[in-house]
Amino acid sequence: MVSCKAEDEFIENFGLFMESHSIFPRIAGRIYGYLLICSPPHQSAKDLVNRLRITKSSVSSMMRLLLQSKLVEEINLPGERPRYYRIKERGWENIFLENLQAFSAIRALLGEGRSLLDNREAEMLDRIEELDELYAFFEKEMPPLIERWKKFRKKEIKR
Amino acid sequence: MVSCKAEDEFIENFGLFMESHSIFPRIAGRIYGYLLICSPPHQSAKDLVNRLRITKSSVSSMMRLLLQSKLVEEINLPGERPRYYRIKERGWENIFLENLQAFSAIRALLGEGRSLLDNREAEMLDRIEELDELYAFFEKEMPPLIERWKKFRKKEIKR
DNA sequence: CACTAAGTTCAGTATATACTGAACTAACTA
DNA sequence: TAGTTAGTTCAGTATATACTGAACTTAGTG
Repeated sequence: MVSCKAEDEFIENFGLFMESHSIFPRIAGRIYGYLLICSPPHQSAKDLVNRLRITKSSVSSMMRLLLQSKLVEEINLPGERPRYYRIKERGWENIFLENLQAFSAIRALLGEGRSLLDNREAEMLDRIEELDELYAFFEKEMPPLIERWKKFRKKEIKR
Repeated sequence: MVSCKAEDEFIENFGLFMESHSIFPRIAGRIYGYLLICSPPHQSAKDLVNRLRITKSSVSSMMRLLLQSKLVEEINLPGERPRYYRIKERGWENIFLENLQAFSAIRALLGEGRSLLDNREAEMLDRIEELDELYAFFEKEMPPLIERWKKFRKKEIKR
């Protein structure tokens, strides 16, 4: 339950970052930030309550978010009753991958819009096709990018 | 001011998509969706009020958002008083590019966190370095990706 | 100038969400 | 079994934001 100013600042900034990018509520961001730097890397709900000065109901609901999005995982320590929480490996990586689905979703939508403009002069189509091409490009480029990432990651692990 | 069911549906779905991905409020999304498929491609505030059944104050405030984010632009037609609005070229492309700044922001933050863990065993650093590497990878890969996009776009224009 | 249309601002309403505190349930321990 | 700890749920509060309607400002037109 030791706290220090630099840590507090990091935790707070992390929470603010997550909130301002509307990724997660502030408290969820603070929990995640703390789990990135705490020792040991696993902490109980009670630890979080004490360290972050938040209520246990906040921990409960925010932790549900973090667990659902698979950024944090639960562990049990033998002989200890409380659950512990820690950063889950590859959390963000997996979220990135899942988000690629949004590309196909918006392209499907744009296809609907495109069909409303059938039999129009080409100029009428430009605005919607420009957007569709952007997403088509990403759909094409993302899989190889991911492959490069996987190689990159393996190299880093060996290091 | 002609409206049809398929159009309405597209407009509504576009608004819902924008809202659910918390990109823009629903009405801003509906305006943008309509501007993607309307003819002519430019519409006045009054047109939008009539077509989309929203108030002119909504148009005013949501249009401010769309103009600020440079997804929509104003034009004036000679001899006509009202301003017209239309989809701005490269709008999303530019937003993507600007968002790359977030990568450096979070890496700076992670650097702060990393320094809090100095003089710890390597295992303690894994969780934060894994995340930093993900962003480092994107920072490295994004510029060439953008270059490929620029080439791709030019090819499409020639087509 | 008076009149009309274009456009903004602002107060008010509705709605969603973050967070808390307290009550509750579930599970272990003496 | 009683007592303690872990954890969830839920009602209530605070806050932010979307959207509206009405009042206002600005600019053109007879």
